[in-house]
Amino acid sequence: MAMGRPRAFDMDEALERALQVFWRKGYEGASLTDLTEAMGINPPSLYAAFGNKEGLFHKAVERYVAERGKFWAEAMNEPTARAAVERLMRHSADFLTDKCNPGGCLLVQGALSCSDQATPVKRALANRRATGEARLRDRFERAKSDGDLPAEVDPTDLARYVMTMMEGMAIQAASGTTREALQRVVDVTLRSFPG
Amino acid sequence: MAMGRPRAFDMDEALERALQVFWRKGYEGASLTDLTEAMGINPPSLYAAFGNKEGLFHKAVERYVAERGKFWAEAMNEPTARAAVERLMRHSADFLTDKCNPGGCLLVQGALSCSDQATPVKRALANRRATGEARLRDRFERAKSDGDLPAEVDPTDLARYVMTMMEGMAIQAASGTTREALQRVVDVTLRSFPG
DNA sequence: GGAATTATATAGCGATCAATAAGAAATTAG
DNA sequence: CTAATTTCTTATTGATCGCTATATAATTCC
Repeated sequence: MAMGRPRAFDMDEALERALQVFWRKGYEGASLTDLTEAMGINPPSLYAAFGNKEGLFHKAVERYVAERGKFWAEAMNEPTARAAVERLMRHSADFLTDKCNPGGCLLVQGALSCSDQATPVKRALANRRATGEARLRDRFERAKSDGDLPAEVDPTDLARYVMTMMEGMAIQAASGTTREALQRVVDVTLRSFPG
Repeated sequence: MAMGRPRAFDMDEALERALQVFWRKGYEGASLTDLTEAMGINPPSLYAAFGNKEGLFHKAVERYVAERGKFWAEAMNEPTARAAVERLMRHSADFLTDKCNPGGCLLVQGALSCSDQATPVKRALANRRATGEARLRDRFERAKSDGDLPAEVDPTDLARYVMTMMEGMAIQAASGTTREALQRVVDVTLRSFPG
């Protein structure tokens, strides 16, 4: 069978550039013109490769979680709950303020509030955040049976507390708070963390 | 001089309704159609009364801070830093999840990420949040001279920590976290707060 | 080479965006 | 009453939104 004209752009690189636009402007704040210009392609190529704007966004989020979220797994593998939280928050403080990236977190600022038609996107991001919270809760449950968290600790509440802190750090980073200042916020948090 | 035709709508009530639309959908997510329908007026009336969409938004934010932010002053007047933070966070947890309101905080989700042309709005909200952080810092400085905070505490860092927590709570509330769950996050925070 | 297939570039679609022009309606001043 | 002033309703404006129809270019199969 005939194979047709070969694609003239690198899909991975185009997706990475779209990801950065969404990261900076959010789902609705990023226009197709913004996206196609950053990706170096024309609209028909975008639609042929990624479906539509929402499909492109979901693929960008998937890439974001897969590539930028690796440190979550590393953190959860630390031997104790405290070490896991410390590694998670230290890396987050660096990551959220990394000058190579737009400030903040795509999962937080990608579609926090939006028009009615974008509510599915908003919900998808909220689900991604909830997944992170669930991973923390699971890790804390394991820590309790390991004995490195006191028996009176509620893993659900502690996970929500840590997640709330990290989401707040994303807001701070998006507002221009520096890496050093964010690390001092982590200091304050860890000073009181059990273990 | 001639007084002209009297205005047929209540400006305060119209502004309140616009505020609620912005709160739910954000600055860019709220269309003029959304706004005029909620306010019960036609576009020319909106523009005559409030200038333009951005002017309306700023007036809505001003109203939001003045009316919904009263509890900040009450909290800062508590006798100790710890009591101030407890009152601030307890009220915030209730406020952010109040079923009479859209979930979350207008100052956080009003324009967290946006198109280039809305960046002035984004910056204005970041400045409002920074003002809250500064009030906390000032209160903690006073607490240090009052002796109800240890001398080794850095008021700037502690204020940033509390503000980060509150911003995270706004994200949680916007994602559907309940009042009770948010109060348990406050429990965890207060368990470690000095005083 | 010729047919089939796929990606490209150009141009433009209908819908919606924020904002307004035009004129009728409602008030006060004299 | 008339004149002046202001707000109202109606109907658009030009720009931009996400998206696509069309035709051309580039490749493979036969």
